[in-house]
Amino acid sequence: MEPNLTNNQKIVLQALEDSEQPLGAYSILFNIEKKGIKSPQQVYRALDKLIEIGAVHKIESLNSYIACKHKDCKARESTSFLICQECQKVYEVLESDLSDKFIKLSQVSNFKYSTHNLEIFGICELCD
Amino acid sequence: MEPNLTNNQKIVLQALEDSEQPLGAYSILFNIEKKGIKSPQQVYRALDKLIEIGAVHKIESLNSYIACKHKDCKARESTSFLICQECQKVYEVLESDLSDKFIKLSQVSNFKYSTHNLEIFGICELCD
DNA sequence: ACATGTTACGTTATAATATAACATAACAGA
DNA sequence: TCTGTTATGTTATATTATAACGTAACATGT
Repeated sequence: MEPNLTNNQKIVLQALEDSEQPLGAYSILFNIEKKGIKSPQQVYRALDKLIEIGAVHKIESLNSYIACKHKDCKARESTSFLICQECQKVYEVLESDLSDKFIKLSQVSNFKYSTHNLEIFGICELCD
Repeated sequence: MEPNLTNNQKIVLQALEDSEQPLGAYSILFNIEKKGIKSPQQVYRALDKLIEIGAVHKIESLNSYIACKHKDCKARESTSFLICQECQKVYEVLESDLSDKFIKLSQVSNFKYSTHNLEIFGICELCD
């Protein structure tokens, strides 16, 4: 499925998969120190790779990272999330026509769409 | 127009208005040191207030700030931007129906929309 | 087997972004 | 004048992210 991950990459990915909420890089580091990861660099390098292959996404406004729950996620650069302000859980939105909407929205300003980052905040079903 | 701004707030706002691109807090600080602003705190405090009143918006994925060009901007928490990857200029999108779209999008997941942050990257008219 | 390129790793240091904490000043309203 | 609130100045520190260096692991072509 995934390209072969290195040991460090697996460890970082696992830490994110084990978490209900997005984690900051230093939280990840703290969680996996017992597995031999000792420096921020190791975490950030793993994150870079995981993001590149779409296994992890960054939530910009939280400076945090989540494991993507979708097989073979297409989202490399463009991402859309629902973020619960109560429980902090993040739900990725895959609406395939979102990009289309943003392309059209961009065209109004003669702007050539490339990628986007959408973060919607609110209250999720479980917390409501 | 604006509520009365303090001196520091005016200085920070002016620095942002004078810039074509979004500025980081420390860029702002560097730019206004000659005006007596000496610490990050002073900048961040002014930014907090300016953001609160809608005179400044933060571009999350750039950790940068822009002066809002609109009179009496409604955008306090929800913002939408077109960001040119070539010239770094930022165009704020005011499409009033954007929130409506996101409300509907949220409802699909039984998610109660509160605010959003949309950052669209691409190439602007001038750079194309 | 060996040279080579590429990718990952480990480590130390540092940059860049943001906030905490504390003491003081300025000012409006009772 | 007292008091509460907001803004200020300042020092220190927390948090997030990269730079820079040397080494190791590994695949590939010869």
